[in-house]
Amino acid sequence: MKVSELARQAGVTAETVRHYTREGLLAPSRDPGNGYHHYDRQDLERLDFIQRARTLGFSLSEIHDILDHAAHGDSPCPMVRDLLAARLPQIRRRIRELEELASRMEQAMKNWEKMPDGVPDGHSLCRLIESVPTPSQEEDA
Amino acid sequence: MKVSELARQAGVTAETVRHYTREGLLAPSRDPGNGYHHYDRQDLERLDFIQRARTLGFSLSEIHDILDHAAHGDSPCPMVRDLLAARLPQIRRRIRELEELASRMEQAMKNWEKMPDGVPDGHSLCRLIESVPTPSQEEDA
DNA sequence: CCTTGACCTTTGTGTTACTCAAAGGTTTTA
DNA sequence: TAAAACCTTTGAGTAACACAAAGGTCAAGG
Repeated sequence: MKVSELARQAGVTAETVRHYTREGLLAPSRDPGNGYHHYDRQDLERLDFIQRARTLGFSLSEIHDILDHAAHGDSPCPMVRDLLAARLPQIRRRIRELEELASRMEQAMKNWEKMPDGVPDGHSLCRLIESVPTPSQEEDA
Repeated sequence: MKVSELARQAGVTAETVRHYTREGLLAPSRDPGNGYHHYDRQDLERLDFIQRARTLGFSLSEIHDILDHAAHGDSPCPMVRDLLAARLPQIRRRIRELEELASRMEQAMKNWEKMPDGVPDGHSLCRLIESVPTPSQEEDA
């Protein structure tokens, strides 16, 4: 099948398929006549695999490594497990950061209500923002 | 003061100060003799403001708009409030996505334990990943 | 006075995973 | 047979810096 057909079957855009192909994650054969890429069922499986790995938070370069590893006949599973174990705490931290961000935003919105509705007074750009602590002010929080 | 001094006082890197200056968020004067940037206390306040706005999730280009708005004598607060109100649900959604990601990862790690420790069999790249649903398979989940 | 180290400048590159546009060849279909 | 639909490669754009290079400047010590 050609790019668009593979893309359709995998539920991605044709551009994404081309991107993965450029990056060497997919290695389709070529039609000698016109240079078109030809993908087979293995490529579809591979693309599905990539999609799954992406939903687990793997980067394309990590997926590349995993795929290479498997191509050498080695089980990539230990590598995958280590990568997951390393990434998980990062995700958790990111979640906490975003939760703090959300609550800062909500706090700022709440403060807004009881503010003198800032016509700028030459000192204050926007009290809504100025009422938020600076990152360096938060170090001890 | 010069770049590094401003950076130190604001708790950012000199590169960040240079970046903001290039982007027009800071407009220091120049030493006519050597072309060095000269920042004053207003620039420090401005930089603090930028930092605060960043912790609220504003992009540099949004901050640019806010600053321009204030420079024209208009209160940027209504704009800020609207931007916050628009961004908050996005943050919330992102948090949910990351939580789902984390739980997919944990599920995958848990599955790992009871798996035949995948030496690849020609069909399976890594059961750890293949046991995860494809995004298109999740649409109805 | 001069050297050395610390700073400054600009410019260009790399990061991530695509997306979009352009220019041009091919295939399908009406 | 001509238009519509696809295909190709190349190059630029995205966000917010980090980093390196090449070269000018400044402060302090010998």
